[in-house]
Amino acid sequence: MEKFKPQDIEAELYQQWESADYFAPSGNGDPYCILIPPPNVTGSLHMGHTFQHTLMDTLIRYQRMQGGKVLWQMGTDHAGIATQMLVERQLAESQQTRYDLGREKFLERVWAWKNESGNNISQQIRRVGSSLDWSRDRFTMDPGYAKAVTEVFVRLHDEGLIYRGKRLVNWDPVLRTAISDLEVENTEENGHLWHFKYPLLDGAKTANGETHLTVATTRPETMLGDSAVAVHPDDERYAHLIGSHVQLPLVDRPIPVIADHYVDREFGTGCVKITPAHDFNDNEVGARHDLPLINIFTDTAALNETVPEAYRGLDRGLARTTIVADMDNLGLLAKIDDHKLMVPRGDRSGAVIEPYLTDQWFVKIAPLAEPAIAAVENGDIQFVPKQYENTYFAWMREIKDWCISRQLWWGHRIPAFYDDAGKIYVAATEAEARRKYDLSDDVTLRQDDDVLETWFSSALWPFATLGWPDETATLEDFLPSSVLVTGHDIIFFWVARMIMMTQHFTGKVPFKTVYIHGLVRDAEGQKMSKTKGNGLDPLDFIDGIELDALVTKRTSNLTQPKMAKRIEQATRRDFPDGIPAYGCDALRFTFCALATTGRDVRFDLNRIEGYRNFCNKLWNAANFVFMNTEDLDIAKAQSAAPSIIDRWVNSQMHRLIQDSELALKTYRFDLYASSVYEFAWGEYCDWYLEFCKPLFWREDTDAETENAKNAAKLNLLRVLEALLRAAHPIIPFITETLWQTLRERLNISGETIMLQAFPQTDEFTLDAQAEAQVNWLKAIITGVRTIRGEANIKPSQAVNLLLQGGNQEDRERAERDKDVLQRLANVGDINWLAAVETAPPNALALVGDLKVMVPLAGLIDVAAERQRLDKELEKLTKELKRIQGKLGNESFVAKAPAEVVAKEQHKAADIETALGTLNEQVAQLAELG
RNA sequence: GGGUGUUUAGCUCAGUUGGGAGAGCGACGGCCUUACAAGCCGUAGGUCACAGGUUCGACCCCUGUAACACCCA
Repeated sequence: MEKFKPQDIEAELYQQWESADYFAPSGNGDPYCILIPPPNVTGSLHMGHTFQHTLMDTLIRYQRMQGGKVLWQMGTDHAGIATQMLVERQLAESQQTRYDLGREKFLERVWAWKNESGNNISQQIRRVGSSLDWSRDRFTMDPGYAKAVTEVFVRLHDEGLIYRGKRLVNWDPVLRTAISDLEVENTEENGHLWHFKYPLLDGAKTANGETHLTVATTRPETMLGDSAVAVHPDDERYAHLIGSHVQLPLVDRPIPVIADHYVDREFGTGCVKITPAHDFNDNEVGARHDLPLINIFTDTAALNETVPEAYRGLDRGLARTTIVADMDNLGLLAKIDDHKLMVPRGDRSGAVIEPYLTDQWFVKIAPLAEPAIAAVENGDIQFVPKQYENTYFAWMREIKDWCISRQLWWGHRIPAFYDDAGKIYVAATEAEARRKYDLSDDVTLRQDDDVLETWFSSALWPFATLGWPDETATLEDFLPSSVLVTGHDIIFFWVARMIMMTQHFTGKVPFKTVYIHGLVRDAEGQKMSKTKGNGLDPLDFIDGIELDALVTKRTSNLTQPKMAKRIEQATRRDFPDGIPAYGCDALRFTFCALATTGRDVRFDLNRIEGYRNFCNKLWNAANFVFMNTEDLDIAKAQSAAPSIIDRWVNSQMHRLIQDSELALKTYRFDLYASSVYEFAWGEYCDWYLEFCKPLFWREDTDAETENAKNAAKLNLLRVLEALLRAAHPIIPFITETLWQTLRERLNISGETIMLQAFPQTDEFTLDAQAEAQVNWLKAIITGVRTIRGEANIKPSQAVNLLLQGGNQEDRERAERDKDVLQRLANVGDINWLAAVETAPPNALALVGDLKVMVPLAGLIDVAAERQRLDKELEKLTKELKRIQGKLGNESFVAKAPAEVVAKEQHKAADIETALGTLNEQVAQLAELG
């Protein structure tokens, strides 16, 4: 067999699986379905995707092997803003804008891009082994999907749950569209607090005799749109001024002084300028006091025609400096303080977001939220881990109406039509609108220019992908889906909205469980980002990458080119030899092992290296098994009785299956991975294969030996085969490759491990007796090895063994497994001493009350051995003291359960025996001087 | 300001009704033993953040404190 080289098996194997159609639902069992969080068509696979896909694929492969009717459907979303920006950037290279092309031509360009490059991520997903049903691949702009989106819009509108209104929204003045408040990132930035004097009218004066009010603002340019100054109603400093007016400088407009509890008396001067058209809080104050909304900006955030002529057309930045200077010239600038403030920026454009008054479409969300909250409260939907339910509730209970229109071209165009008078008609098509509203042909209709935000269409994912609004069999089978696997960053964006929409339109919940996984970070716990240059491409772990190529990759196309040097240094420090090709299985194993209940997943190179080594170990173990079973006659072997060692490993396998099932049921991928790791390496390789060797190499050819060999070989194959099935969901490639050889050797029917049954506990018997025996064997071997290690006896040098004490069973065991003992600890002769005999000077290990002794005979340094014993004595004495303290405590004996007390008593007795033996040993060594 | 989470070995993390503190990596020592040096054998290392409380008994339950992280305002 060849050396383990993952890249030789992975890509090819995936193609075979896909072309054999193994990914489509095929089982007859219960339906099991996972919704893929649809990757963005413009995206490329990052570590987070790979992590998430590993978990989903592990669940999917497990369920498929359990015989379920399993669907994991592929799909991508059209990513309105991202895609449009990408194509606009391409246009910009030839000095064009989308307006130059016009809507229709521009959309053609977008589709052309999509058809050419939009499946990049699909190809990458294949590389990580995801067993998605590609035959049902859906795209949110597909005609069928679009039909569902339109249908939902029209129905919600007709039910009165969608309305059009002029509201303050988050406006991105660079992209010139509204964006959701979830797409706004608030970051603390250094700014200033400007203090402006607004002169009081009609001779009014403040308590300390001043003729003006001083307001503090972080956004001086908005003062042109002020419509009041607010103070706290209980603020004695200003109480007498409530109802009077100030003159708004520069604009020369009188505005009232109002009282509102919103004002923080401690902040600034306790006087707040109110700009209802350009601040969310001010907007609410304005509504309470019936203040006018004065919009002073254009859609690019320049000053519009409502402001004094001198300022018109100024960009908001320039407007700020101009206004501050003018106020200063008028003597109305009181002071400027440094101030830290939260600045809202669009997560796509990075532009400072402007609260902006525009006509938009909204979903009236409260009626939809109510049942969605109930579904989680009553357990129809469960979050894992559970604490995320609080996050969900907190958001849902304060949910605001959802602005769903976007001023973009790429997306689902809003199915609303306007006549010349601006009256709105909502229907799927213009013709439909005319029918529905009974409009004559001479009424001209114009369709709304805007599109729906991408999350509006993603919210329909659970049913729109399955054929809705048609009533399909797939919809019947796979809704509700079984589990949604996603990151906590997307609970509001997507999870909550899917729940609301799916319930409203199908009466069902979209999924029964929401499993929230952690976010992948680098080894230092930092978020991976292109800007920081600490991002990692999962494919580089699979295929490997040279250092220089990695540096180039990380430093090209940076938004901040000045970071390049630092990124290069860090990269050369962290990956001095580039990244070796670890293979997909190793990467997947790593992600499973890292999927603990925590919120962060630190991706550490040492881990993937370790799991690559694990794959190699498995590969070599299989190699060993194959070499030793070439000549096996299966029929003959089946009639031979399994040995106690076979029974032991079968028992361990039983436990592995049990543990794996529990771990998968509770989404503990880490525990599942470590069970597999521990069994494969710690039991199967370290012990079972070693136990088998002396038998295989025995030269006598009597029937009994032959039988024993055959039985062992068959069991070796059977356990390996089951192990591969148990591990397949995590490491599909290596298990499939090795399984193909086993399939021939064991005459298994079936073409692929993918569609074999996941191992069942009843395939392997739990066997306490066999476990006890092998534990005893291991204890003796380990005892001798420890003596060897501590005494520095070379492994090549055999030692003789003396056994004393123990019972009849110990003698039988020792006799039966003599060759195992001899090989695994490199023991020469084994002799028993009678209880009354005095042993020669020796190094001692205790297994229960059995003394395992290695005669010193010039091998062992007496002083070193004595030191070892002293250490052991000290440990046991301390332990005994602790237990005796417990047992001496009357209330412990009285109140603790009897079995706990009995256990402690046993422990104490055992330690006392051991101490006695060890003390004798010390005495004996002392005589040697 | 409100909320959530984290704090266990040098590092990364497990610890599932409260009853003997674990793993991987790293460190140290010894091995080219006929599957595997991407390996084998052995060893060391922890006041479970801190302070109280409940309990016969606390890494685990309760209260408080601190540090860090994230979410919301």
